[in-house]
Amino acid sequence: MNKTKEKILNIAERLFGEQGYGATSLRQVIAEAGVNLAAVHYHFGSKEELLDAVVLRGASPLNEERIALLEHYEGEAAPAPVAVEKVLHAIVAPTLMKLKRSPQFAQLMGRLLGEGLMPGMLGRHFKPTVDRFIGAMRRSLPDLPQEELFWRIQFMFGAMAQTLLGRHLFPEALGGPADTSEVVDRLISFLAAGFQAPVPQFAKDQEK
Amino acid sequence: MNKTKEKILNIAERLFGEQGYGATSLRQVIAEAGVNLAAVHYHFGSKEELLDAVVLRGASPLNEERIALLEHYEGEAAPAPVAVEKVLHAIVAPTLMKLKRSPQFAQLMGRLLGEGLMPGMLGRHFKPTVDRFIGAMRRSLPDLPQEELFWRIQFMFGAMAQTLLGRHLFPEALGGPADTSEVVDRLISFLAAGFQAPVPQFAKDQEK
DNA sequence: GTCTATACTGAGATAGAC
DNA sequence: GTCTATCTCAGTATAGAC
Repeated sequence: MNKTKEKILNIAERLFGEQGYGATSLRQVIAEAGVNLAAVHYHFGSKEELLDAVVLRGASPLNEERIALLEHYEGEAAPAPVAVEKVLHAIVAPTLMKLKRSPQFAQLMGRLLGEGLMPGMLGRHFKPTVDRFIGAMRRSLPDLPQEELFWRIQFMFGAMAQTLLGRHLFPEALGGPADTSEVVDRLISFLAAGFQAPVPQFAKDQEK
Repeated sequence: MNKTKEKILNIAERLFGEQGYGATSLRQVIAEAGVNLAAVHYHFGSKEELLDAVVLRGASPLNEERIALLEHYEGEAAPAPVAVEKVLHAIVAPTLMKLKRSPQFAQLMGRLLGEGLMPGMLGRHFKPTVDRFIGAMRRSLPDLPQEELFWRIQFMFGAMAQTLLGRHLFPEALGGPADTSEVVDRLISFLAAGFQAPVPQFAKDQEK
């Protein structure tokens, strides 16, 4: 790939993740990358499309990993459905492991959910994977009403996003540099119970 | 209160919530409010301090409501600890009810939480309430290790933030204009199970 | 004490020379 | 492909009118 383009992508990924998309200026990016401002617009078109390129580059391997893991679990369990915990592991573990290998990108993903930029991003880069995951979850929890399942998945994304952002809410209480695999276990335990929680009565009624 | 100041606060609350803080310009605010640009800086000092004022105005009654509800449940249960579901209700219900009365402010809070809470916002406007809530939760779940409790609270804030942002992730699947009290029930059922989930083995070991 | 007018710096974007 | 110059609009600061 083009050298200039790649340098821009690398610096942008880091700065967007560290400071947030809105708080990072293109001029900051080009200064650190040592390229010209117009080069950004030549290669990417706009600041938002640059973000899109950053997300695409990071999301592709992540999504492949998630699908591969899910298929592994499906093969293991077939013809029975995969256990809820394993479905959760297939989506949560690769995501949080990114925190280790590329903390900037992981943080960026956490931020995007909050900055309201995710809806479009989700559609462009994560939809097929998310749909695949929803299907697996539906087979694992056949009695859970459709709508309730979607709500719970939204709750899950929220919890994941918050986790990707780090220990920012309670920096003192969650002191140690928490081993990632431990956080994965904590999150999965929490989510698995949530997904298997009793369905509120009205939600059962709504189901036909 | 001053008429100009109030108009700025109202418009800013709406625009920050609808478009996000970063995507909203002060010039847009003053245009809709029909005031001069410098009036913003006279009354608030800066764009960030304006946001702070907006959050303060909305957070105060919200926090009072949460504390009152929690104390009501505590009085009801005393001397026993409050049930987990009720503690959750005391913090979740007033927050989501804001979606009805002031959707813009609720959306704004969702964004801020997801974004990392604009460093300091949590400390300045929500810390006493959150501490109060953590104490109640600790009494309700005396066997849950400290660190695990904090992680779960962080997961909870993530799920809440995502809920405050609305149905943006699955606009088609979560179609209907969902009655707020129903969403509260869904969220509490999910969270209550999560808080009472088994603690991962290593986390038990860490506890002395 | 309140507000208006205006100027300053830095942002993202674009056209056109090389 | 790359860079200079320039445009518009952002947040901010201040002087001075009421």
